[in-house]
Amino acid sequence: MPKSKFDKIYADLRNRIETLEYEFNSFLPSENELTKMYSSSRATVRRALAELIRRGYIQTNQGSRVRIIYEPVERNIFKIGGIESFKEAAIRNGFSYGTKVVRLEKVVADEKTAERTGFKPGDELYDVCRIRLVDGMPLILDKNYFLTSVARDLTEEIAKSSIYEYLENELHVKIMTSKRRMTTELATEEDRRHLELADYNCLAVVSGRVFNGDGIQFEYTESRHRPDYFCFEDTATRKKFSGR
Amino acid sequence: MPKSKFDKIYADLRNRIETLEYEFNSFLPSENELTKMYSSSRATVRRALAELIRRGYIQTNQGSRVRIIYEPVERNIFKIGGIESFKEAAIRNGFSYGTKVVRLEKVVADEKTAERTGFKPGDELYDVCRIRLVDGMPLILDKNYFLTSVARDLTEEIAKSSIYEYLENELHVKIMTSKRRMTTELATEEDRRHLELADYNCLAVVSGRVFNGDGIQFEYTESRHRPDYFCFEDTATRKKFSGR
DNA sequence: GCCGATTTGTCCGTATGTATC
DNA sequence: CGATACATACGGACAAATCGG
Repeated sequence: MPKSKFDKIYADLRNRIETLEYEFNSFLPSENELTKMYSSSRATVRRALAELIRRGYIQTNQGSRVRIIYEPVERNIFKIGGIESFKEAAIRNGFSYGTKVVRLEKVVADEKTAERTGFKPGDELYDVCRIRLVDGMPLILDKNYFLTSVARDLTEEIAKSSIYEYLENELHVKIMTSKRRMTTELATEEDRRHLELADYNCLAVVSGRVFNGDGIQFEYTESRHRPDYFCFEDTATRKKFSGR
Repeated sequence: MPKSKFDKIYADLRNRIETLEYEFNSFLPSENELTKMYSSSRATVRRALAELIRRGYIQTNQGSRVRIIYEPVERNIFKIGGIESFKEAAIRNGFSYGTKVVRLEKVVADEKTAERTGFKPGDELYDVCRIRLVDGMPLILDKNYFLTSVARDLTEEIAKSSIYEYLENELHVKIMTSKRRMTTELATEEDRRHLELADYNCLAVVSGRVFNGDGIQFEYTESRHRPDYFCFEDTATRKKFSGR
């Protein structure tokens, strides 16, 4: 539920847009009208608008009014969003889900895995490999490495439900930032063994390095998706400032 | 070049971080110190910081200081960022580039292409198909549709250099928002004919719908990438407000 | 474990610039 | 040209989390 004021405004506007109360290609009330409607300052309204822009609901243009560019689409794909666990994503997309733990063991990072994962050689890690079932179908092969010093005492039981819930609620780890990278890679023997790839000889791979509040990378994650059930969405706006 | 004040602060801080003056896992000066350093208000500093967060340079945590989480990486991959043309992206990544125009013709959208592209049946479109060469290698098959009413008088000459430059500088089209979607798809006969796919039977596909300042979608674009040269990067932060 | 100082998060009101209509 | 609307910027206030003594 929305906590802060800007979040209430954001959630309310988003809701009105999604229910088509404000329809595609029409205009939102002006910022001044919105400040009155929500009895807030213009800065707060603008913050909510900024979030709607980032999510592709509206677009703004100095001098003209705020235009709605949201159109409803079917939600029949397993889209991925911010940092969230598989369980959270499955619930958000309205699917039944399950997890099969293939492997859970302690390893020490060698030179090669360190290079690939962002850890240092010698770091002690949990090596977790799981299969994600959506509506009974094995769609994702999840390979994770966690620093044992942060993700203490991982068990199969935890890996089967939700490691993130355990980290946040039990160990009080602050999960902050995730740098992700999406690629298309050739399927390995392991992929083929666990997923039903049909004609595809490739997978959609999302790999990421996750940082906690202390700025240490405590996880490397690699989600290997069956291509026909994978989709990543994004909204880009013409940059208003110096490029990256 | 930076125009606004917040942009100057953003560009300066980003530069200091990239040159490792502020190094990985150390802290930025506090917001109060930064307001003094840049003789600005806290709001302006915070806006610059927000952008640095979004780009994965720093992470913040209420109560503790702003931590740098940027680590330099090799730029040997053709990464894609915001809305930018192929030409802009190639220059940013420091590659030589070329374009071969395979097809440029007027078509009228039928039911099926309308469904796929987001246009309406009956819309008159330019159907453009180009091959993108990076360092001489054909890496991307670019298929674009433009509303002829917006992208008037397209020529092969323009398609060969930069359609975006033409739209912005000649036709003064405001390119605003792009809703993109990344998938992995089976290669078609056309893909195989134009790209050197080797073992891969799939491609990384980025498709997008692009809107101008008037809120009309004037372009549908589909970039079909050779998997071994494709990579999309992204930074996610734990959401502080209602999910999407 | 408590307390106070520091730091970031949220919010408000106002003023000025600039593009659009 | 004037009115409207969004963009940028400033300064102040209080809340909430963190950290060190």
